Amino acid sequence: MTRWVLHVDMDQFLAAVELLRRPELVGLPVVVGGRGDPTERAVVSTASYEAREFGIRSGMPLKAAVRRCPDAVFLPVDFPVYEAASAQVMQTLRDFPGATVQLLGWDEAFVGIDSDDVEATARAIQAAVLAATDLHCSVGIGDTTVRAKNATDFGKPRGIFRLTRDNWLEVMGHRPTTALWGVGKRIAERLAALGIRTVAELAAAPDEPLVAEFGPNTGPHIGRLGRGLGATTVDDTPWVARAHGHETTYQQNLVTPEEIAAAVRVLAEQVVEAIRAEDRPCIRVHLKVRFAPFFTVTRVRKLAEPTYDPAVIADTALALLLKMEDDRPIRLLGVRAEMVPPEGGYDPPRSHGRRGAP
DNA sequence: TCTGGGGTCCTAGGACCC
DNA sequence: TCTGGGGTCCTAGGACCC
Repeated sequence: MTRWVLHVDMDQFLAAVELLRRPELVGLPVVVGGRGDPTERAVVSTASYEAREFGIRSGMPLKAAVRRCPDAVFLPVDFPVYEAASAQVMQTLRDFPGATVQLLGWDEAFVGIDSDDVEATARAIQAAVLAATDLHCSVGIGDTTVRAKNATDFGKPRGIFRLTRDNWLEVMGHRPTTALWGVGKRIAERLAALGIRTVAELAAAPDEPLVAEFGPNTGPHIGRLGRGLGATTVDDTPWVARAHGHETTYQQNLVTPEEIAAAVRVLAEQVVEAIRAEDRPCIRVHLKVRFAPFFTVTRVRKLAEPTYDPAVIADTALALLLKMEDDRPIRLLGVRAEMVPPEGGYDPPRSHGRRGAP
Protein backbone atom coordinates (compact mmCIF):
# COMPACT_ATOMS: atom_id res chain seq x y z
CA MET A 1 0.00 0.00 0.00
CA THR A 2 1.21 3.48 -0.81
CA ARG A 3 0.41 6.59 1.19
CA TRP A 4 -1.14 9.29 -0.97
CA VAL A 5 -2.15 12.89 -0.58
CA LEU A 6 -5.39 13.77 -2.36
CA HIS A 7 -6.63 17.31 -2.90
CA VAL A 8 -10.40 17.39 -3.18
CA ASP A 9 -11.77 20.59 -4.67
CA MET A 10 -15.43 21.29 -5.34
CA ASP A 11 -16.30 22.45 -8.86
CA GLN A 12 -17.77 25.98 -9.09
CA PHE A 13 -18.82 25.50 -5.47
CA LEU A 14 -21.00 28.53 -4.74
CA ALA A 15 -22.65 28.43 -8.16
CA ALA A 16 -23.20 24.66 -7.89
CA VAL A 17 -24.89 25.03 -4.50
CA GLU A 18 -27.16 27.76 -5.91
CA LEU A 19 -28.08 25.58 -8.90
CA LEU A 20 -29.27 22.83 -6.56
CA ARG A 21 -32.05 25.08 -5.29
CA ARG A 22 -32.65 26.82 -8.61
CA PRO A 23 -32.48 23.99 -11.15
CA GLU A 24 -34.08 26.25 -13.76
CA LEU A 25 -30.75 28.11 -13.95
CA VAL A 26 -28.74 25.03 -14.96
CA GLY A 27 -26.92 25.72 -18.24
CA LEU A 28 -27.13 29.49 -17.85
CA PRO A 29 -24.28 31.87 -17.01
CA VAL A 30 -24.60 32.36 -13.24
CA VAL A 31 -22.52 34.77 -11.19
CA VAL A 32 -22.49 34.70 -7.37
CA GLY A 33 -21.13 37.81 -5.68
CA GLY A 34 -21.88 40.64 -3.28
CA ARG A 35 -25.56 41.33 -2.86
CA GLY A 36 -26.30 40.13 -6.36
CA ASP A 37 -26.52 43.65 -7.72
CA PRO A 38 -23.98 44.23 -10.50
CA THR A 39 -24.28 48.01 -10.16
CA GLU A 40 -22.74 47.86 -6.66
CA ARG A 41 -19.14 47.82 -5.47
CA ALA A 42 -18.51 44.11 -5.10
CA VAL A 43 -16.68 41.29 -6.82
CA VAL A 44 -17.45 37.85 -8.24
CA SER A 45 -17.14 35.06 -5.67
CA THR A 46 -17.84 32.24 -8.12
CA ALA A 47 -18.88 32.16 -11.77
CA SER A 48 -20.52 29.09 -13.31
CA TYR A 49 -18.63 27.42 -16.15
CA GLU A 50 -21.10 28.96 -18.62
CA ALA A 51 -20.30 32.43 -17.22
CA ARG A 52 -16.55 31.71 -17.42
CA GLU A 53 -16.94 31.29 -21.17
CA PHE A 54 -17.61 35.03 -21.26
CA GLY A 55 -14.31 35.64 -19.45
CA ILE A 56 -15.91 36.16 -16.04
CA ARG A 57 -13.58 35.14 -13.20
CA SER A 58 -13.50 35.11 -9.41
CA GLY A 59 -12.31 38.42 -8.01
CA MET A 60 -13.56 40.42 -10.97
CA PRO A 61 -15.76 43.43 -10.15
CA LEU A 62 -19.44 42.73 -10.74
CA LYS A 63 -19.55 45.86 -12.89
CA ALA A 64 -16.95 44.32 -15.18
CA ALA A 65 -18.74 40.96 -15.19
CA VAL A 66 -22.07 42.42 -16.28
CA ARG A 67 -20.35 44.23 -19.11
CA ARG A 68 -18.92 40.93 -20.36
CA CYS A 69 -22.24 39.14 -20.09
CA PRO A 70 -25.30 41.41 -19.65
CA ASP A 71 -27.60 38.39 -19.66
CA ALA A 72 -25.88 36.59 -16.79
CA VAL A 73 -27.93 35.77 -13.70
CA PHE A 74 -26.48 37.57 -10.65
CA LEU A 75 -27.10 36.01 -7.25
CA PRO A 76 -26.22 37.30 -3.76
CA VAL A 77 -23.73 35.45 -1.60
CA ASP A 78 -25.62 33.34 0.95
CA PHE A 79 -23.02 32.25 3.52
CA PRO A 80 -25.14 29.99 5.76
CA VAL A 81 -26.21 27.85 2.81
CA TYR A 82 -22.62 27.32 1.63
CA GLU A 83 -21.49 26.60 5.18
CA ALA A 84 -24.08 23.87 5.47
CA ALA A 85 -23.10 22.36 2.12
CA SER A 86 -19.42 22.57 3.05
CA ALA A 87 -20.01 20.78 6.34
CA GLN A 88 -21.82 18.00 4.48
CA VAL A 89 -18.94 17.62 2.02
CA MET A 90 -16.30 17.54 4.76
CA GLN A 91 -18.24 15.02 6.82
CA THR A 92 -18.48 12.78 3.77
CA LEU A 93 -14.71 12.93 3.38
CA ARG A 94 -14.12 12.18 7.07
CA ASP A 95 -16.48 9.24 6.85
CA PHE A 96 -14.54 7.76 3.94
CA PRO A 97 -12.73 4.63 5.22
CA GLY A 98 -9.08 5.30 6.07
CA ALA A 99 -9.20 9.01 5.22
CA THR A 100 -7.38 11.74 7.17
CA VAL A 101 -8.89 15.12 6.35
CA GLN A 102 -7.30 18.56 6.52
CA LEU A 103 -9.58 21.48 5.65
CA LEU A 104 -8.13 24.17 3.40
CA GLY A 105 -11.24 26.21 2.83
CA TRP A 106 -14.98 25.93 2.39
CA ASP A 107 -14.72 23.92 -0.75
CA GLU A 108 -11.41 22.06 -0.57
CA ALA A 109 -9.45 19.69 1.62
CA PHE A 110 -6.43 17.44 1.65
CA VAL A 111 -7.22 13.78 2.18
CA GLY A 112 -4.47 11.40 3.27
CA ILE A 113 -5.14 7.79 2.33
CA ASP A 114 -3.41 4.44 1.70
CA SER A 115 -4.21 2.83 -1.63
CA ASP A 116 -2.87 0.45 -4.24
CA ASP A 117 -5.15 1.96 -6.89
CA VAL A 118 -5.33 5.62 -6.05
CA GLU A 119 -7.29 6.61 -9.16
CA ALA A 120 -10.02 4.17 -8.14
CA THR A 121 -9.95 5.60 -4.63
CA ALA A 122 -10.27 9.11 -6.02
CA ARG A 123 -13.25 8.07 -8.13
CA ALA A 124 -14.85 6.49 -5.08
CA ILE A 125 -14.44 9.73 -3.16
CA GLN A 126 -16.02 11.71 -5.99
CA ALA A 127 -18.93 9.26 -6.04
CA ALA A 128 -19.39 9.47 -2.27
CA VAL A 129 -19.45 13.27 -2.34
CA LEU A 130 -21.87 13.29 -5.27
CA ALA A 131 -24.17 10.79 -3.57
CA ALA A 132 -24.22 12.75 -0.32
CA THR A 133 -24.48 16.28 -1.68
CA ASP A 134 -25.36 16.21 -5.42
CA LEU A 135 -22.15 18.21 -5.94
CA HIS A 136 -19.23 17.40 -8.22
CA CYS A 137 -15.58 17.72 -7.33
CA SER A 138 -12.16 17.28 -8.87
CA VAL A 139 -9.34 15.37 -7.25
CA GLY A 140 -5.60 16.00 -7.44
CA ILE A 141 -3.38 13.09 -6.50
CA GLY A 142 0.16 13.64 -5.26
CA ASP A 143 3.04 12.31 -3.22
CA THR A 144 3.15 15.70 -1.46
CA THR A 145 0.51 18.28 -0.57
CA VAL A 146 2.09 20.72 -3.03
CA ARG A 147 1.88 18.28 -5.94
CA ALA A 148 -1.67 17.19 -5.06
CA LYS A 149 -2.82 20.81 -4.89
CA ASN A 150 -1.25 21.70 -8.22
CA ALA A 151 -2.62 18.53 -9.83
CA THR A 152 -6.26 19.45 -9.26
CA ASP A 153 -6.25 22.20 -11.89
CA PHE A 154 -5.54 19.62 -14.59
CA GLY A 155 -8.47 17.50 -13.46
CA LYS A 156 -11.10 20.21 -13.54
CA PRO A 157 -13.99 19.86 -13.94
CA ARG A 158 -15.11 16.54 -12.46
CA GLY A 159 -11.77 14.88 -13.22
CA ILE A 160 -8.70 13.36 -11.61
CA PHE A 161 -5.01 14.09 -12.21
CA ARG A 162 -1.85 12.69 -10.67
CA LEU A 163 1.38 14.64 -10.07
CA THR A 164 4.36 12.90 -8.46
CA ARG A 165 8.13 13.25 -8.51
CA ASP A 166 8.05 11.20 -11.76
CA ASN A 167 6.01 13.63 -13.87
CA TRP A 168 6.31 16.91 -11.90
CA LEU A 169 8.85 18.58 -14.19
CA GLU A 170 7.36 17.10 -17.34
CA VAL A 171 3.95 18.63 -16.53
CA MET A 172 4.92 21.76 -14.57
CA GLY A 173 8.49 22.52 -15.69
CA HIS A 174 7.70 24.77 -18.64
CA ARG A 175 4.96 26.72 -16.85
CA PRO A 176 5.49 30.17 -15.34
CA THR A 177 6.24 30.28 -11.62
CA THR A 178 2.81 31.82 -10.96
CA ALA A 179 1.31 28.41 -11.76
CA LEU A 180 2.60 27.32 -8.35
CA TRP A 181 0.44 27.40 -5.26
CA GLY A 182 2.03 30.11 -3.11
CA VAL A 183 3.72 32.08 -5.88
CA GLY A 184 1.75 35.16 -6.86
CA LYS A 185 2.45 38.06 -9.15
CA ARG A 186 4.90 39.87 -6.84
CA ILE A 187 7.09 36.89 -6.05
CA ALA A 188 7.07 35.89 -9.72
CA GLU A 189 8.37 39.37 -10.62
CA ARG A 190 11.15 39.16 -8.08
CA LEU A 191 12.07 35.68 -9.32
CA ALA A 192 12.15 36.97 -12.90
CA ALA A 193 14.64 39.61 -11.78
CA LEU A 194 16.87 36.70 -10.69
CA GLY A 195 16.45 35.13 -14.14
CA ILE A 196 13.92 32.57 -12.92
CA ARG A 197 10.78 32.44 -15.02
CA THR A 198 9.66 28.83 -15.18
CA VAL A 199 9.02 26.13 -12.62
CA ALA A 200 11.95 24.13 -14.02
CA GLU A 201 14.28 27.11 -13.57
CA LEU A 202 13.07 27.54 -10.00
CA ALA A 203 13.49 23.83 -9.30
CA ALA A 204 17.10 24.02 -10.49
CA ALA A 205 17.93 27.27 -8.67
CA PRO A 206 20.39 27.16 -5.76
CA ASP A 207 19.24 28.49 -2.39
CA GLU A 208 21.71 31.38 -2.05
CA PRO A 209 20.09 33.91 -4.41
CA LEU A 210 16.65 32.97 -3.07
CA VAL A 211 17.80 33.53 0.51
CA ALA A 212 19.33 36.87 -0.47
CA GLU A 213 16.10 37.99 -2.12
CA PHE A 214 13.41 36.52 0.15
CA GLY A 215 15.07 35.81 3.48
CA PRO A 216 16.30 32.69 5.26
CA ASN A 217 12.90 30.99 5.58
CA THR A 218 10.87 32.18 2.61
CA GLY A 219 13.75 31.78 0.12
CA PRO A 220 14.28 28.04 0.54
CA HIS A 221 10.51 27.56 0.90
CA ILE A 222 9.94 29.03 -2.57
CA GLY A 223 12.69 26.78 -3.95
CA ARG A 224 10.94 23.75 -2.50
CA LEU A 225 7.67 24.81 -4.13
CA GLY A 226 9.46 24.73 -7.48
CA ARG A 227 10.47 21.13 -6.85
CA GLY A 228 6.96 20.19 -5.75
CA LEU A 229 8.20 19.42 -2.26
CA GLY A 230 5.94 19.78 0.75
CA ALA A 231 4.32 17.77 3.49
CA THR A 232 3.94 14.09 2.65
CA THR A 233 1.30 13.51 5.28
CA VAL A 234 -2.02 15.19 5.95
CA ASP A 235 -2.42 16.94 9.30
CA ASP A 236 -5.94 16.76 10.69
CA THR A 237 -5.27 18.81 13.82
CA PRO A 238 -8.35 21.01 14.23
CA TRP A 239 -7.78 24.57 13.14
CA VAL A 240 -7.65 27.25 15.84
CA ALA A 241 -8.27 30.78 14.59
CA ARG A 242 -5.66 33.45 15.37
CA ALA A 243 -7.94 36.39 14.73
CA HIS A 244 -11.36 37.49 13.61
CA GLY A 245 -12.11 40.57 11.62
CA HIS A 246 -14.78 42.41 9.72
CA GLU A 247 -14.42 44.76 6.82
CA THR A 248 -16.88 46.69 4.73
CA THR A 249 -16.64 48.44 1.41
CA TYR A 250 -19.00 51.37 1.51
CA GLN A 251 -21.17 52.04 -1.50
CA GLN A 252 -20.65 55.74 -0.76
CA ASN A 253 -17.25 56.83 0.50
CA LEU A 254 -17.09 57.92 4.15
CA VAL A 255 -16.12 61.53 4.65
CA THR A 256 -17.20 63.00 7.97
CA PRO A 257 -15.57 62.07 11.31
CA GLU A 258 -19.01 61.15 12.64
CA GLU A 259 -19.81 58.58 9.96
CA ILE A 260 -16.29 57.17 10.17
CA ALA A 261 -16.50 56.73 13.95
CA ALA A 262 -19.94 55.13 13.63
CA ALA A 263 -18.66 52.70 11.00
CA VAL A 264 -15.71 51.68 13.18
CA ARG A 265 -18.05 51.06 16.11
CA VAL A 266 -20.26 48.79 14.01
CA LEU A 267 -17.22 46.77 12.91
CA ALA A 268 -15.91 46.53 16.49
CA GLU A 269 -19.28 45.17 17.66
CA GLN A 270 -19.22 42.48 14.96
CA VAL A 271 -15.66 41.52 15.81
CA VAL A 272 -16.45 41.19 19.52
CA GLU A 273 -19.33 38.86 18.69
CA ALA A 274 -16.90 36.59 16.83
CA ILE A 275 -14.19 36.52 19.49
CA ARG A 276 -16.72 35.99 22.29
CA ALA A 277 -17.78 32.85 20.47
CA GLU A 278 -14.14 31.70 20.62
CA ASP A 279 -13.90 32.63 24.32
CA ARG A 280 -10.55 34.33 23.77
CA PRO A 281 -10.28 38.12 24.26
CA CYS A 282 -8.57 40.56 21.92
CA ILE A 283 -4.89 41.38 22.51
CA ARG A 284 -4.10 43.35 19.36
CA VAL A 285 -6.29 45.55 17.22
CA HIS A 286 -5.66 45.69 13.47
CA LEU A 287 -7.08 48.55 11.44
CA LYS A 288 -7.32 48.44 7.67
CA VAL A 289 -8.25 51.52 5.67
CA ARG A 290 -8.78 51.84 1.95
CA PHE A 291 -8.73 55.47 0.93
CA ALA A 292 -10.40 56.48 -2.30
CA PRO A 293 -9.62 55.88 -5.05
CA PHE A 294 -7.54 52.85 -4.06
CA PHE A 295 -4.84 53.04 -1.46
CA THR A 296 -4.78 50.59 1.42
CA VAL A 297 -2.95 50.81 4.72
CA THR A 298 -2.99 48.67 7.84
CA ARG A 299 -2.00 49.50 11.39
CA VAL A 300 -1.68 47.37 14.52
CA ARG A 301 -1.75 48.25 18.19
CA LYS A 302 -1.28 45.99 21.18
CA LEU A 303 -3.71 46.53 24.01
CA ALA A 304 -2.58 47.09 27.61
CA GLU A 305 -4.74 44.16 28.62
CA PRO A 306 -6.96 41.62 26.85
CA THR A 307 -10.54 42.78 26.36
CA TYR A 308 -13.96 41.98 24.98
CA ASP A 309 -15.03 45.62 25.19
CA PRO A 310 -16.12 46.87 21.75
CA ALA A 311 -15.60 50.48 22.90
CA VAL A 312 -11.92 49.82 23.68
CA ILE A 313 -11.42 48.11 20.33
CA ALA A 314 -13.24 50.88 18.44
CA ASP A 315 -11.32 53.63 20.26
CA THR A 316 -8.01 51.90 19.55
CA ALA A 317 -8.88 51.58 15.87
CA LEU A 318 -9.95 55.22 15.70
CA ALA A 319 -6.73 56.33 17.41
CA LEU A 320 -4.74 54.48 14.75
CA LEU A 321 -6.81 56.13 12.04
CA LEU A 322 -6.36 59.58 13.56
CA LYS A 323 -2.61 59.09 13.78
CA MET A 324 -2.42 58.68 10.00
CA GLU A 325 -3.53 62.29 9.57
CA ASP A 326 -5.02 61.44 6.21
CA ASP A 327 -8.38 63.04 5.41
CA ARG A 328 -8.99 61.48 2.03
CA PRO A 329 -12.42 59.86 1.59
CA ILE A 330 -12.58 56.27 2.85
CA ARG A 331 -14.09 53.47 0.79
CA LEU A 332 -13.26 50.52 3.05
CA LEU A 333 -12.73 50.00 6.75
CA GLY A 334 -11.66 46.80 8.45
CA VAL A 335 -11.23 45.98 12.12
CA ARG A 336 -9.54 42.75 13.16
CA ALA A 337 -9.06 41.41 16.66
CA GLU A 338 -6.09 39.17 17.30
CA MET A 339 -6.97 36.84 20.14
CA VAL A 340 -5.07 35.59 23.17
CA PRO A 341 -3.48 32.29 22.08
CA PRO A 342 -4.96 29.16 23.62
CA GLU A 343 -3.27 27.48 26.57
CA GLY A 344 0.01 26.00 25.34
CA GLY A 345 0.08 28.09 22.17
CA TYR A 346 -1.08 27.17 18.70
CA ASP A 347 -0.85 23.63 17.43
CA PRO A 348 0.53 23.21 14.88
CA PRO A 349 2.80 26.22 15.37
CA ARG A 350 3.33 28.88 12.73
CA SER A 351 5.05 27.55 9.68
CA HIS A 352 5.10 27.73 5.92
CA GLY A 353 2.38 25.16 5.62
CA ARG A 354 -0.52 26.91 3.96
CA ARG A 355 -3.60 26.66 6.08
CA GLY A 356 -6.58 28.91 5.73
CA ALA A 357 -9.49 29.05 8.05
CA PRO A 358 -12.41 27.25 6.44
C1' DT B 1 -12.22 46.65 -15.46
C1' DC B 2 -11.81 48.92 -11.16
C1' DT B 3 -10.99 46.14 -7.79
C1' DG B 4 -14.83 41.80 -1.48
C1' DG B 5 -14.23 39.76 2.76
C1' DG B 6 -12.49 36.04 5.29
C1' DG B 7 -8.02 34.62 6.74
C1' DT B 8 -2.44 33.37 7.58
C1' DC B 9 2.47 34.13 7.78
C1' DC B 10 7.03 36.46 7.06
C1' DT B 11 10.57 40.20 7.22
C1' DA B 12 12.67 44.47 8.47
C1' DG B 13 13.84 47.69 11.68
C1' DG B 14 13.53 50.37 15.98
C1' DA B 15 13.40 50.37 21.08
C1' DC B 16 15.03 48.43 24.93
C1' DC B 17 17.70 45.29 27.99
C1' DC B 18 21.88 42.78 29.62
C1' DT C 1 33.42 58.66 24.96
C1' DC C 2 32.19 55.27 22.06
C1' DT C 3 31.21 50.81 21.55
C1' DG C 4 29.81 44.73 20.74
C1' DG C 5 26.71 41.10 20.42
C1' DG C 6 22.82 38.71 21.88
C1' DG C 7 18.12 38.70 22.91
C1' DT C 8 12.96 40.17 23.18
C1' DC C 9 9.04 42.92 22.04
C1' DC C 10 6.62 45.84 19.05
C1' DT C 11 4.93 48.05 14.70
C1' DA C 12 4.73 48.63 9.67
C1' DG C 13 4.16 46.59 5.65
C1' DG C 14 4.25 42.90 2.12
C1' DA C 15 2.59 38.66 0.15
C1' DC C 16 -0.36 34.88 -0.44
C1' DC C 17 -4.74 31.93 -0.45
C1' DC C 18 -9.92 30.87 -1.13
